[in-house]
Amino acid sequence: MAKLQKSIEKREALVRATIHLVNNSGFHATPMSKIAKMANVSPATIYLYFENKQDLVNKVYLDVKSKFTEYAFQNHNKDTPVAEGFEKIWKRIADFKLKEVEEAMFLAQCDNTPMIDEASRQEGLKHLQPLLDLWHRGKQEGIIKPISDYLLYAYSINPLSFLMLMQQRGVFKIDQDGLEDAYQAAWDSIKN
Amino acid sequence: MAKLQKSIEKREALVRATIHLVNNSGFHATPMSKIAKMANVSPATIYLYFENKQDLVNKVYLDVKSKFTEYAFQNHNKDTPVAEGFEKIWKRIADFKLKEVEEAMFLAQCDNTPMIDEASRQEGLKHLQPLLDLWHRGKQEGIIKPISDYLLYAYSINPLSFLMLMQQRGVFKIDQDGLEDAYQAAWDSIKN
DNA sequence: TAAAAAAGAATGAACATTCATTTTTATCGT
DNA sequence: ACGATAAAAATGAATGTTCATTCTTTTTTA
Repeated sequence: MAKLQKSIEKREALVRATIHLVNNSGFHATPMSKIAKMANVSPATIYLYFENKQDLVNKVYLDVKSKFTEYAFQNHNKDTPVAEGFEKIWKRIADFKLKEVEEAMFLAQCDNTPMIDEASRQEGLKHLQPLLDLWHRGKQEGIIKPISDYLLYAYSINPLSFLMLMQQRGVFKIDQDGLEDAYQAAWDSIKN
Repeated sequence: MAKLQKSIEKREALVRATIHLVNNSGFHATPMSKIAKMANVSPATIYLYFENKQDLVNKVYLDVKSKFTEYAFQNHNKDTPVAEGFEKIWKRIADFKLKEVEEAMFLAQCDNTPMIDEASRQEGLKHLQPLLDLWHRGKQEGIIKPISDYLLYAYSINPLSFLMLMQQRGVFKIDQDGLEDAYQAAWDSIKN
């Protein structure tokens, strides 16, 4: 008898195919057969890795969210000064969205549609804890405005998503200066 | 013989049903039969008002986008000072998103998925012209930062969408103070 | 009374999932 | 080192359902 040893490459191929196809057609307009074809497996094989279509997309969402937050918080140190920590994280997030365009696009779609289970959505939120911690410290130290966490998030991080969406759609191109302006605007909007 | 005189109420019921169901299940997960049922018409009747499902959702999108911008720019005067015009429009947008929660949610979904035809998307963008005009004037007068229109949009208007999304999801509640803070953050991030 | 509007049932295609087989893999005795 | 073999992994085809759209008939309107 053999041990449970399903190919990790196949799973990754399935995840990549799902992201790509869902980005281009949406969840329900993407047949399992197409995902299978793009990942070079049989449709039936998907069901060895995931329970069903909903489970597939939930898992892909959590995978991508993890990858995103790991990237965003890489080298983040709980003890760095607030302003410095914020700048670092903000710029890591920008990097991620510029480099991993497909993943970022996928997250945006998941966060704005009823595509993902509520439970997985909640689970995904937890990954942002380090950023919340930073904000709380910033507020305690009086460095940033004493406002709701969601306001902080909305004004400092969320606009990035819109910028990247526009960039992806080819509406305009962001350069280093644009990025720096955007960072300044982010900081201006939340600093005390 | 009768003149082309299809019931305007039926069309409106269809539009409302589409918004509601798409918000709750997504475009492709919403059958025409369900839209028909909620609007109290036969499925076949939908095809008297719209060419097909895609045409239905495109038209609903443009209807809602128009309603949104009409509301946002109501009483807007080309000659009011930039700062005042911006504040008025910003607050009208906030009002709309608070009052017309379903419509706002629907627009967010349309803007973040491949649900809408590219042509309709472009068409929808045109409605924002008055806001662009205001910004151009603001830049000429040196009142607001000389940065990309999309950056302006991202930092001053777009975060609202996120706030409202959070509010819709019951994650937190926005009050008058929160709204005022949000407006200040918006203005801080773009003013010169 | 004739055209427009609406209806409900019928049609056919698309799709998620399952089923019956085949192929691959890892371990075993020799 | 080598088949042998049994479990795991993978497959392609089959199944049954769901749904957009069309067709034929009925109802409403002018």
